[in-house]
Amino acid sequence: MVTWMPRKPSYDRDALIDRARDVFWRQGWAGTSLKDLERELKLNPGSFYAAFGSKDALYALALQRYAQEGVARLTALAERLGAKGALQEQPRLVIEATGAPAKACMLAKTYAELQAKDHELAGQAGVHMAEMKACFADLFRRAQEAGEISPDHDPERLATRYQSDLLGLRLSAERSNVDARAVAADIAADIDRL
Amino acid sequence: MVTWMPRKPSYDRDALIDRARDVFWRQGWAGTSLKDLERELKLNPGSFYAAFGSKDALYALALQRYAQEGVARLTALAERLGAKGALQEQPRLVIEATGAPAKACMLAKTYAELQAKDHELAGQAGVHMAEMKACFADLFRRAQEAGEISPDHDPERLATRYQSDLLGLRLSAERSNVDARAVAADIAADIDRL
DNA sequence: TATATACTTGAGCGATCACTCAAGAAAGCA
DNA sequence: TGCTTTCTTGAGTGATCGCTCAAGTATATA
Repeated sequence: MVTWMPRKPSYDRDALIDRARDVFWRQGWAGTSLKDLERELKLNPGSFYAAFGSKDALYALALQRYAQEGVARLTALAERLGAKGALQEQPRLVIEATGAPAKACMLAKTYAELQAKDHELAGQAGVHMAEMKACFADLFRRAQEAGEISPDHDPERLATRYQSDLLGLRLSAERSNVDARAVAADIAADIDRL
Repeated sequence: MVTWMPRKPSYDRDALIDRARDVFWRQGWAGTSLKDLERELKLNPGSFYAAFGSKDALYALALQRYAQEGVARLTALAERLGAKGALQEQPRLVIEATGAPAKACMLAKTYAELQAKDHELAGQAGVHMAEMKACFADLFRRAQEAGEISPDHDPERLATRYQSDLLGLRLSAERSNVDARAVAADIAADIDRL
């Protein structure tokens, strides 16, 4: 048996997923056409479908990438600042990430856009959001164990409210004429009162 | 001069705008096709364009209707419960409105979907959101004047945070597996601490 | 009843949608 | 160098998009 390796793709599949995530994040699912992706990824239709199979398949990869990096960033933040510090810093970080294609959460945007259609991608976005919420709950739990916040509150409920606040903050941050930094500061201050 | 009035439309234009608002609210702008509207409004293409001019024009009317009714409901609530009572009841109301086509705010969904395209409808949604924020600020101001909450906080800042919280709440309420009523209760409880 | 006017109908417009596939180009192994 | 395999190219698929318009129908006035 002979193993042929006659040609490698000229593109970096991983980098393409990153770029696709940015386009989808900014423009949404219906708002992003194959033409947009071909232009942004510099891929002809044939190569695109050879690499990813379909627009939805690539969107799923982009969602997964987005969620993975979100968890990783939060975890790294907690290692640097501790559980409470991370929870307080996160609001500031998400609205000031200058390189990001949008302020609003891609998972939330996906869910809001596609849930009414019962689209599979909405379900996947929901799963990723639940993962994020579990991260938040874990941080609240660790902050309690570290004595940084009172043990009187249910970490799950704190996480639910915190995630809701972040979603609102990030949506608000999309608008001009809204002082998102004030909102972020207020959310962080709320944690001091726990 | 003779005035002819040979025939009236067979439809109730006002009711059609309501129905269109519900479809757009649920499915979004790109997610709603002319076919959807024709089926839902029972209008053939010709009648549709004679009545509304374009999909975007009808969407603008639907947005306007949505915002008007939102302000009216909040105003009525304040007359019944007072300023502070209205602010505390509103979170509960918006997530438990059983007849509504969606929990999330139509203005926010519109803004999130269309802002990246610099679509005019996103601008209009932003204007309506600013109007809503002004309502909130007014209620906070009146609650302060009535001695229901402390005068120490800036009503504008309170309104900004409150609107952000409501956006997050209503987005969260779209998801199953999220206890939106707990979040609504927490938001209402926050107002008691002012 | 005859007429003028507006509303209703639905086939069909060009553009764009996600996607396919046959042909040509490129690269590793003999 | 020649062969095999994969990648790249881009014209083209049927379906659907928002929208138009000519023809037909209904109705209030004269």
